Amino acid sequence: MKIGELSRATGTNIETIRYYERIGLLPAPDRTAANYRSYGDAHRSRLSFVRHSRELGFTIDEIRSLLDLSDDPARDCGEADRIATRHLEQVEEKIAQLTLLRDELTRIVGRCRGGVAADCRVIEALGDHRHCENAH
Amino acid sequence: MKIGELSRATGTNIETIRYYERIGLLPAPDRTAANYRSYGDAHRSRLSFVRHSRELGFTIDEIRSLLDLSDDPARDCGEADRIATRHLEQVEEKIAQLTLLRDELTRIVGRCRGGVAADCRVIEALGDHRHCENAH
DNA sequence: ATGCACCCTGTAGCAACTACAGGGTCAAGC
DNA sequence: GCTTGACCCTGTAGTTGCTACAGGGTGCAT
Ligand SMILES: [Zn+2]
Ligand SMILES: [Zn+2]
Ligand SMILES: [Zn+2]
Ligand SMILES: [Zn+2]
Repeated sequence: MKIGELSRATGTNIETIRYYERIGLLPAPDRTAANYRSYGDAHRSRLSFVRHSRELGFTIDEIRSLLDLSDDPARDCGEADRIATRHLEQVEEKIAQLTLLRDELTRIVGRCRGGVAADCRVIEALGDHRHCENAH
Repeated sequence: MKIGELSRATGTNIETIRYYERIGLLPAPDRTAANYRSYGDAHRSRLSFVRHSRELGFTIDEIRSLLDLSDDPARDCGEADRIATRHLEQVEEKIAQLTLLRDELTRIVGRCRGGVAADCRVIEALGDHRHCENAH
């Protein structure tokens, strides 16, 4: 499989595939006589793992650890679960943060009654956190 | 006011203040004889506006537009409200996205029963989107 | 032989900072 | 008068996870 096929098979940008190779996330594949990268099924499923994990929000470093684990099938899976659990907690924290933000923005946006910038309550609220009702 | 005081007064990293000046978000202040930056109240309130807007998630470019508006008090405030409304919509979209993610991660994390990596359902789920129940 | 799709390397750009390195300034204390 | 320490300066490079070229080579069809 050439890089363009792998790209289509996994929905990954070609430049991204080369980037993953450069940072050591994907192993360097064999090359054809013309120096083209030549991939097999193992590459494709590894890349799918990476892309799916990225879509779920894992960082490259977390994915590196997860790949190390799945490369060594006899190891205890506790670490995978710890990584996933910690990531879940971070997502929950981010949701909580954004929810506060949303509430504050809703209040701010709702205050505008039109008119000139000098009197705009939106601009006023942005300039002074004391108009806010919660922390952020 | 020297840069350290401005930093303490607004809770902004010194390097960040210099960065904002470099990208033209804050005007270059006067200098003392020793070439130290010397700030006044106008700088402080402009920086507070910037920091508060950043805490609310606005991008630097959006803040640039908002500052342009508040520099010109006779202008209609419609643009400020459009910027804030659009930002609110983006925050809501992000929350919706993260909520899907959280649900999927909760399911994935809940599947682990311990054991070796070869049998781990977490690693299996990360490798194959077909185990997922929603899009992401 | 010429067009086109595809591949290669290497470098630079994005957002919004943050972290030095390598220097200058200034007031206090001995 | 000399050192110590806190503060300030410029300029550059690093962070994360890509993405976008520039400038070239390869392979196949017309
Ligand atoms: Zn308004
Ligand atoms: Zn606020
Ligand atoms: Zn497990
Ligand atoms: Zn999935």
